[in-house]
Amino acid sequence: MDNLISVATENFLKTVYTLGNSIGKNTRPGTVARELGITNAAATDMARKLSAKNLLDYTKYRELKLTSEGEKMALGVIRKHRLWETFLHRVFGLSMHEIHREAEQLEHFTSDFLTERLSLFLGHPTTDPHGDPIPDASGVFNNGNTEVLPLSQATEGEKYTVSRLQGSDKEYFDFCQQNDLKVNSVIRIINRYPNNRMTEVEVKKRKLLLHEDLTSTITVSKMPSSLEFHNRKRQNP
Amino acid sequence: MDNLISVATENFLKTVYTLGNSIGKNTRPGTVARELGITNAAATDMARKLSAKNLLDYTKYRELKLTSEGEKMALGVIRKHRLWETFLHRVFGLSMHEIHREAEQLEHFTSDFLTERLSLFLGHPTTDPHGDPIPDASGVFNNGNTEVLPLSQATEGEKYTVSRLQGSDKEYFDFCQQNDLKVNSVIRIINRYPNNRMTEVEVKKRKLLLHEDLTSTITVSKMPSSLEFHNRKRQNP
DNA sequence: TTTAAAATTTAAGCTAACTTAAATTATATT
DNA sequence: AATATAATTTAAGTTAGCTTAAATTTTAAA
Ligand SMILES: [Mn+2]
Ligand SMILES: [Mn+2]
Ligand SMILES: [Mn+2]
Ligand SMILES: [Mn+2]
Repeated sequence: MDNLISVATENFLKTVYTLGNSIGKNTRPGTVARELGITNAAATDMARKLSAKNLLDYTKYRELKLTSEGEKMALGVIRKHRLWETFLHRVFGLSMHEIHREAEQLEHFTSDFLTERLSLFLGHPTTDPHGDPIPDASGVFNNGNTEVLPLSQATEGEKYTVSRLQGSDKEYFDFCQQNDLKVNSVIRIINRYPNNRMTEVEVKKRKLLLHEDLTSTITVSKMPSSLEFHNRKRQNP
Repeated sequence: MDNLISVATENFLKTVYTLGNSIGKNTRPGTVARELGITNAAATDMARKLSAKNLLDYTKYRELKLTSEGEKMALGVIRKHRLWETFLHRVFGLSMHEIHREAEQLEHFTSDFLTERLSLFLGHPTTDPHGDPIPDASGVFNNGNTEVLPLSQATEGEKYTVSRLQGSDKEYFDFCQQNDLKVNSVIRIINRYPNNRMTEVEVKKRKLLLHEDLTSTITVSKMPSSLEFHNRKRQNP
């Protein structure tokens, strides 16, 4: 009865968690397999094994569902991943596209002890450089629960702040950087062209015409920073 | 033809390197096995495999000898290990006995890219907190070549500085800390009692009577810090 | 409702990294 | 030099985590 958890298992659980919490995606073995770069057969096999370990529920041909134990593990890995990303960006100055690659490895070899030192050192951050929320040590997200939505669904005329950038490659982050599309940037929706799946926005006095391929990767919230500012003023008159 | 290097391989090569550079130790499979906590059979098996990959030379019943490629790999792992130890101690404040455990894992999952960022951040240190030398990116040690020797072989009456503490557990480092036996501490040999394997030393005005079990783990050099100071003064008049 | 396409599962097999047990070789002692 | 002891190697077997290929089931289309 080997109770040690492997890299393959951690990545599998993490992927099931992430797919399960993404809109328009499913957690069937094939989807997990594609995500991890393994075959469907391997994913099915792993699903049976993890089911036997009570880390997920598996019924043939159905979607995979994490047990609470499995979810706790997934959140543990995600916590380590995002803390490392935050660290690598803030302390070593790695760029947005570099941090993921390194964190993808480090997340599996960081003890809980070290993880808490890391979190402490960083001042217990609640989001990573991509704007992804960081669960606390017990797996709870403590992010102000402002409503978020993809920029592709934002309303014409409204103002938002960028809360997450969900792309992954260098080109994506270079483009965002170049055009001031950063976490916490303020963005105003000028025009929407639903038929052409385009959105015209204003960022730092500049107008951009963005395709849904991009706007669907950018999460925004309805001016949470101004709300925050408002709250602070009230508490601290 | 899988050219990727595994954790097992890295640990094996590192162990062969370390044993080969320790006095009174050998690099036969059994010794490596004991060090790694695996069976002799597993070590022999690994020796054959690594020999096939040209990472070491293996002749039945003889000691293992790293090839230059194998040694380069071992030094790469050692570099990562010691840089992480330095980092964990200096930046996260982990104690002497905690850093090794964490570094033992991290050393295998740190890209060369990240390693150089780590080294840069630390100011390219040449020794870790235990006083162990850190090879540079091409596997070369750049430590002033002052002669070192175990405290157990130091000369009565002479003064030395501590250059390495080679123990590993909490008790060991707690004892050293408590008695000012730290890297760079100045130490004077008052008396040697070879028959009883004891050495009486003076550290910070305090006298200590130490058994060879301890003195053989402490490496000293003949006042390298004063020599260094001397050299600096000459160069910078 | 039947059928074709797509996805999933099962079956069989591989490799790395171990294990235990038996056989072999080296080494140390008389 | 013979022999007992210790170390090493070989042999056989296990497990995790994959693979490819075949069989099965689901789903979508006709
Ligand atoms: Mn990973
Ligand atoms: Mn992230
Ligand atoms: Mn290691
Ligand atoms: Mn060290």
